[in-house]
Amino acid sequence: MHTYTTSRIALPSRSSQPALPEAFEPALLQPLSFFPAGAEIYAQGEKAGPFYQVEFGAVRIYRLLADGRRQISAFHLAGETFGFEADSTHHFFAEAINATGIRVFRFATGADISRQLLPLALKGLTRAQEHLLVLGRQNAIERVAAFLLDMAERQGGLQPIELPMSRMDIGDYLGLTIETVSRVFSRLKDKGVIRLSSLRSVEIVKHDALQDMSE
Amino acid sequence: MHTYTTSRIALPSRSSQPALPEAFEPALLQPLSFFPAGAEIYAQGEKAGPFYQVEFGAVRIYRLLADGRRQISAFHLAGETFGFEADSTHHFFAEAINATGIRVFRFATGADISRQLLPLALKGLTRAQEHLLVLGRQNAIERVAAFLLDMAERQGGLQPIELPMSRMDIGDYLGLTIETVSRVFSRLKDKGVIRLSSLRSVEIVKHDALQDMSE
DNA sequence: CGCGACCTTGATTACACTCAATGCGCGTGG
DNA sequence: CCACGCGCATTGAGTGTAATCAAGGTCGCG
Repeated sequence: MHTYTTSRIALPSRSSQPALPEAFEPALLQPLSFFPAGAEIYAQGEKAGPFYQVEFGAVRIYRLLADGRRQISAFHLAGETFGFEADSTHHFFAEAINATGIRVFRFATGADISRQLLPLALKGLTRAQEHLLVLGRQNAIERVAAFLLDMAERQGGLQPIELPMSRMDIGDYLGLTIETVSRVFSRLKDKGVIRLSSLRSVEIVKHDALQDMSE
Repeated sequence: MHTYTTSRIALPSRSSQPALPEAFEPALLQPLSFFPAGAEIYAQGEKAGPFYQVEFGAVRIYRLLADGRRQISAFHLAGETFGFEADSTHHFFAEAINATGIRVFRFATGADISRQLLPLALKGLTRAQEHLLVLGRQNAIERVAAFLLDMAERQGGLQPIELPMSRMDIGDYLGLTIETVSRVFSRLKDKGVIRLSSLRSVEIVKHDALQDMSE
């Protein structure tokens, strides 16, 4: 991992998320850290403390079972914030999916940042609970449809949608195998609902059809 | 729904959760509200604002798909708090499972309660993300085992465990059908892992076996 | 005591998983 | 610039777990 000490750089971000605070007060000076593909940002069991904002690239948050089964609970794209925990320990792993730039915010002991963190925590809670519905009650097509629509929305509806993650990541996020994800992509392509300009680049042709499928 | 205006009553709660604040400051006077079994506490789409603490009884938080499929994202037992939202709208339904007493906290506009709410929101976030692993990557036996261990822990390890909810509620929480839940209970009973003193009262005989199954 | 809601059990089906082989795309090195 | 190799993705065949459909059984309450 290589750490820049610049305090501000041009943002390659194409995120259209509602603007997040560019800095948190009272935050200590935040270096920009660079993580190559696959690099660990933090591990389950590690001490938590700072939190993190994606400048460019993408991050996966996940948990493992003893036998290696993996559940990705969230992806974080440019502009999004993660890493806050209920107690002082990380309950999940965080890894860079691709080359990723991350701003790390640390706080003076005693600083009260709850006012800034609460909306982010509540947003994450709502997202997680909505994802429970997908995993608990939707079939493979519905899951993939919901995922594509979510990615589209988080990229501001810009076409095509860029998927920074592999089919395996998508499977581990949706509770499906890589093969099932692939088959659903193929079916959606055959039906003319989506078009794949490349493996990681999806164009939604029939938005309404996808919406219907997602419920 | 019937509302008492007593500001303090004896608590039938048997929860051994870490003590939650008995009152939030600066909260307005909180009446105790009584909800009979099945009563709606709030609905998806309703305006949010106050939040809620279970005094006795149990609550289910859920979401519906258009065709009626239901996912329960959380149960809340005595002592637990729920109802806070990312924006001013409820994204879920909340219903009393049984006869339930709930304290409703409302706040003066402008009051900053983020310091008190943040730990609760973060706890909920961790719980939801852990449940994602169960729904995404565990089979029926593992799901039921994890559920029973969770209920046991939240009741302080007291035996037997009281299940305030129906098999259907359990199924909708675990992403299973009522039949599958029933079959798994039967299998666990036949194996001598649990004992059912009644339908809603479970004794964990082989705690270790259950723990092994839950992962 | 009888009814109705809830639960259990059985038989069959279906959807996604597993195992296996092939295909594609990209980076590297000749 | 092309060929090779490797990682990732697709496609196919067969299997298995949980869903569905259906029939009883049990519990609790009026």
